[in-house]
Amino acid sequence: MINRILSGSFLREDNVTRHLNYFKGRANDIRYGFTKKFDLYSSYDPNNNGHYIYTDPLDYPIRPMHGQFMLSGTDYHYTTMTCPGSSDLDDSHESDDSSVILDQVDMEMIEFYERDVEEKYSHTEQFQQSLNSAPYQQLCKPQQSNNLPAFETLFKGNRHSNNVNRLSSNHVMSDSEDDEESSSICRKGKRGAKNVLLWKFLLEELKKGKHVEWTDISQGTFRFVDTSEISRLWGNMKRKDDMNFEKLSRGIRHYYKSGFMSRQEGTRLIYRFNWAKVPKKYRQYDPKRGMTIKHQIAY
DNA sequence: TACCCGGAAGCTGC
DNA sequence: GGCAGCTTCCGGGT
Repeated sequence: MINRILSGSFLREDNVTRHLNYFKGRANDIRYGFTKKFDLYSSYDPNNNGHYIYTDPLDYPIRPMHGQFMLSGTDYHYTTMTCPGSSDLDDSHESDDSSVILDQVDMEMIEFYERDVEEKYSHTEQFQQSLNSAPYQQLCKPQQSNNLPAFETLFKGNRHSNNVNRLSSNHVMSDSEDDEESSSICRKGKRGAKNVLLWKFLLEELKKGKHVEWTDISQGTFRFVDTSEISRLWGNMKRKDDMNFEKLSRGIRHYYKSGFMSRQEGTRLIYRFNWAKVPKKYRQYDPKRGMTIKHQIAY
């Protein structure tokens, strides 16, 4: 299933307006014959029969590539069109890398996936070679003729910046714009911990529901399914090899004082987010409306 | 054994 | 140097 979660538009150098979508989902990769999870950016030319040109940030550091997304009935299919650096590279690949702007940029998610890729592949020869490859360097090169930020800038230079030009009036709220109910622990957030915060990590993992899962999302209660695995992942994010659940849970207990989180009495491994204190943009449940917030916008 | 608790000190980056 | 947000250690408890 593929969901568009962000969208925007931009004007290319040749004055063609492109619409941009940020997709997240799964797709069958015909190159390898398996279904892969992905996050990708696609530019969409509405006059081009629903064809999508995309760059996959997950693959980007390893295999800079472009592909084609096609709409067929209610399903999306994608095939690789060209892969810069590969032997079958031709001149037809179309790069929008130099002019990608989103009205909403989920840098945190991109950073998370980038880190994931780096952890998995950074030690490999292939990864190092791809970073030094001419095609990759070419892709990373800012294009002087374009006033818009380069793809590379978007992904590596502006991670924590709010200075990305936005072409839409819709924008992601900064922490300072969050509602006044949000606790100071959230509003202050950018010191000391590279903005890699435990509660954000937990909310991301709760979306996946693998090692930690909601027991009652309306109450904000969740349960640790696999304490050692969630601790290992948290340790990876913080680059702490000896992270364990004892330390992770101590981090959670620090949230007790502010009321941001608590533990469900009489239970083990069940904790609770206080939704009223979670910044709006991170909420997965709206306590005022009494409804679960869908982060994906069905296309 | 695994989880839970909170004080205290240390570390890190802004 | 001050501060936030942890991390690490600890002694104790369930």
